[in-house]
Amino acid sequence: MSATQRYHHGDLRRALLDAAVTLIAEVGPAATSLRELARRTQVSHAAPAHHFGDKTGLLTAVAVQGFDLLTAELRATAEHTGSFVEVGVAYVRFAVSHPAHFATMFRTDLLRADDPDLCAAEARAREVLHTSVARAGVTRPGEDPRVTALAAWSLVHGFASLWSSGSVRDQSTGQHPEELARAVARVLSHRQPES
Amino acid sequence: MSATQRYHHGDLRRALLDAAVTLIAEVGPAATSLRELARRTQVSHAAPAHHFGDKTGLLTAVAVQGFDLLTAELRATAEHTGSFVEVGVAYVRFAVSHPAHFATMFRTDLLRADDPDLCAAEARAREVLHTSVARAGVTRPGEDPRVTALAAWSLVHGFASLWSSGSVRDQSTGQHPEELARAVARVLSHRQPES
DNA sequence: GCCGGAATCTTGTCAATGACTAGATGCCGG
DNA sequence: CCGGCATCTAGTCATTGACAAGATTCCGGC
Repeated sequence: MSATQRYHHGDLRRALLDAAVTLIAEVGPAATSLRELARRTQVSHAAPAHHFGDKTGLLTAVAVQGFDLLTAELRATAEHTGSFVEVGVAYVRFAVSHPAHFATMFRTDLLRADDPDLCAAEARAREVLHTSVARAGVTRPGEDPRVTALAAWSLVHGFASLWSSGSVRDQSTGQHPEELARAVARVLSHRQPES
Repeated sequence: MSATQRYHHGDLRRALLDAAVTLIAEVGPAATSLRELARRTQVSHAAPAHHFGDKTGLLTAVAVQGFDLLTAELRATAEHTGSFVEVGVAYVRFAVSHPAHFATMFRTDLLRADDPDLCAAEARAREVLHTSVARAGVTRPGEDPRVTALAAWSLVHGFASLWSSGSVRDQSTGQHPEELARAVARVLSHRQPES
């Protein structure tokens, strides 16, 4: 019996998650349907519900995976470059290279916002950003470090959101998103270019 | 015959739009249903489709209204205070005080992204932001003014998005969103407090 | 080896929804 | 006053999410 036809799939949860990311990238998180997902994975229409409970559960799982991927990307960049600007660029790079995940991660109306795994994954990503800002020393005397970190997060998150929604592309300076994001991030970074 | 029972409603489009904003505020744009909307407005289940075509059309109309409201708020603040920081705060204030509109305006997967009215309304809002940044003189020598404006837009949009998604509230400094937004906006504004 | 419980997956079903069609109603200009 | 037309209703169909019940397979204990 071939692997695709046996009763027990073996790793259906992962297969569904992968197919979900593809589907979300095509039609967006809202229009993603559990039944289309099942169809593409060649399983019955109720199989996804068994693994994720409901649609909210599926998207929450995608969001958790997204936060984990983001954390890894940010952490690697922070350790490799030590640059706050580059961590910000990495945030944008993640959003551009994982559009389905990014489009899902902050849609609180489609997610189980109180899911423990989701909260933990989000906290880990936030932690990396905060330490990155703290070590960069961009906080000025008298400035609340939390406010500085929030400003940095807002800047890169806003750019990533606007880029993802297509609001930036049409009027952009013609640069690639990473280069444009770097220029934008430098505006905040004491307004001095980091070598 | 009472106004609510006559065949021709008189101003059904506006009534539907108002009800839609309320409904979106309760369940989010994705879960907003044309039929529930019709039920609340006491009309048949197909009436909304006549005015807006389909669900996408309804949400697009809400988004257009949102951009117009945003433009008015930004313009009033720009003329009244002349402060770039305050215009940014006004952006956040709009997002907080009109959560349904803000939650809809950038959901490109739920909108008619190529709708002429939508594009025009968005362009008007962007125009106000750009001129506000240009007049504030926050652009440093050698800095592309478009990049400065984009950074400012990203900052306030990111903060508004994170606040709306609840990512900021739990770890915030306990301030009201406007005050927190002002502190965040000041980080970008030459890093010097205005006034 | 095998047996029973549990996890996995399927089939069947129901209400709700979006979209479409045809038709009813009331307004407005000539 | 009448005819066209915008407005709104009623009916219908495919799709979807959610649930219930049952079939299949895996796994640990004996």
